[in-house]
Order: sequence, then structure tokens, then C-alpha cells
Amino acid sequence: MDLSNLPGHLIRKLHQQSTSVFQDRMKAGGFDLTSVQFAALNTLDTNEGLDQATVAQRIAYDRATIGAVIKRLEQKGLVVRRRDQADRRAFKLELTEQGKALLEELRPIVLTLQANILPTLSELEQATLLELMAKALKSKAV
Amino acid sequence: MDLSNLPGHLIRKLHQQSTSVFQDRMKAGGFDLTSVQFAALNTLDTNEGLDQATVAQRIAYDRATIGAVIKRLEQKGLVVRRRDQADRRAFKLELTEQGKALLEELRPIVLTLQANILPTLSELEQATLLELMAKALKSKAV
DNA sequence: CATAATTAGTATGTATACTTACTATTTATC
DNA sequence: GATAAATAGTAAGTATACATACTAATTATG
Repeated sequence: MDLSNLPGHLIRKLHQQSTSVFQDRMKAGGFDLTSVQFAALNTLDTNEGLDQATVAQRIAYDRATIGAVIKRLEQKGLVVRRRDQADRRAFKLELTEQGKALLEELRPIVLTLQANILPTLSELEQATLLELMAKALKSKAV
Repeated sequence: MDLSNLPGHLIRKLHQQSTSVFQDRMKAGGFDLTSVQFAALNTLDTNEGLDQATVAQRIAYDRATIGAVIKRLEQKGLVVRRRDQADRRAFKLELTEQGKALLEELRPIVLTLQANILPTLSELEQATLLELMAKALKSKAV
């Protein structure tokens, strides 16, 4: 039984390649940020004042996982947490000036880097792959 | 900037879906094994007496990661480690009878479950996706 | 053959990723 | 309006995933 052609294995390796490209580019630029942290940061900029649960939902993360991610962003001085006065269980998250500046700097880099995740595919092939992945995610598997 | 259509994000979510389907199926069958552990087990059956480094290389895992995976397989009584007398740094890995039996039982389940990772795609679309993923992995990204 | 360079595996530290259980609060419901 | 149900976030536990540094052993090189 050869696993190498099964969906699960191919997807895992592609994910490896994807995060590896992201990390290499960040390191090359002297940035200390993971793809997860970037995704959280980017979501906050588009929508200031979100709480952790909403951020988690937007980028498909677990509630427990996002807590640790936000904590690290806070320690890096990129995000501030304030108790929501309307709902004192929740935090309202905001980017600091430093967080906003970093995000502006990173966005073009992250966009450019996406092409390097699939360097051996033609434009058409990349588009087809993205379309099929999006379709595969349409409704959750049983 | 919307991340949801970028390769990195789609790949991550697909990976989530893939591992989730695997875990659900295992749980439904009353098995306690991750996809990573299954991959290691399967590699060992095809090739008894491999060492950890070779197993790691075959299924594209990190040397440090595979050590922990093998340790858990050993604790579950599925794998045995013996010092290689020809190279006393290395271990020769072998499946136990229990490991072999479990593997035989799991193989058809794992094969069947692969289709559930991409339930919204037609046969043709699945084949196309697999082909493109395989091609994208052909040579590592820079 | 002595020393340098590699290699197998472990240890440590950081970062996801998810489960279950918990506290504190808020919302639903009777 | 008291109580039940739900929700936000944390805590603890397990399992990848990878970088770096380390030990022990092997191979290369002078």
C-alpha cells in the first residue's frame, strides 16, 4: 500500500511546503511572524474591535489555539486586548501602531510569496488547483 | 486583503479537513491512531528493519518528530526497537504481531476514508486535484 | 591511524492544533 | 426574576512539527 498518492498524504506535504515557504520568506526579510500570526493580524486590521472567538471563526482556528496566538501577538506589541464593557467575558482586540505598520509592510510580501508555494505549476494549473481546493472545502466532509 | 483565496490558506484548511476526517473515522471504529502514526506503521510493514531516519525520510517527517511518533507506537505495543548491531547508533524497527494485525485491519478503512476527504468533488475533479498536488510537490519551492 | 566530518537519535524550546474541563458572564426560558 | 443553557476565554493534556544543540558512533580524510 503506497500512501504517496493518497489525498491525505499529498495534502500534508503541500501544507509542509506552504508553511516552509512562508517561514523562509519571513526569515529572509528579518521578520519574526508565523503564517498563523499573520492571518490573525490581517483579520484584526480589516475589522478592529473583534473578539477572539470571532477571529478564530473567521480564519478557521480553534478557540484554544487562537488564545495562544493572540497572547504571542500581544507580547510582541502588535495587538492590545481590552475588556469589552458590553460583554465582560470577552476582549476587544486592536492592532497597535506597530502592528498596523508591520501589517502594511508584510502584505505585499505575503501576496508575492503565494506564487512561490506552487512554483512548478503554470498560471492555469494554479488557478485550477485553487478552484478545486475551494470547492473541496465548500461543505465539510462527514 | 482577503486571505481566503490564497493558496496558503486553502491548503491549511484542506489539511484540517483531511486530519479531521481521518480522526473521526478512527474514533468511529474505536481505534486510537493518528494519520501520522498510521503512515509510520505502514512504512514499517512494507520494509521491516528500517531505522528511524529512513522512516522519517520516506514519509517526509522531521527526525525529531518521528522519534516521538515511534515512541508512542512502541508504548502502544505496535512497534519494537532493537539496536542495530552493525550500526550501534541506530535502531532497527519492527512491527509486533499486534502492529501487523492492526495494520491489516486499518488499511481498507484508510483507503475508503480517502474519498471522504474530498466528498464534494467528482471523480474527475479528485483525480485532477491529486495530479496537480503531486506536480506542485515535484521540486521543492525556493 | 589520528582527527575531522557525518550521521542516528535524543533533548529542549517554541508554535500550532484540538479535546475536555473549568470559571465567569450573559442570554433564554419558565 | 430565578434558574438553565449558552458563550468567552483559560487551563491542562496530548500530538504533531521543526530548529538547535547535544551525545555517541561511524566514516572520510590527511
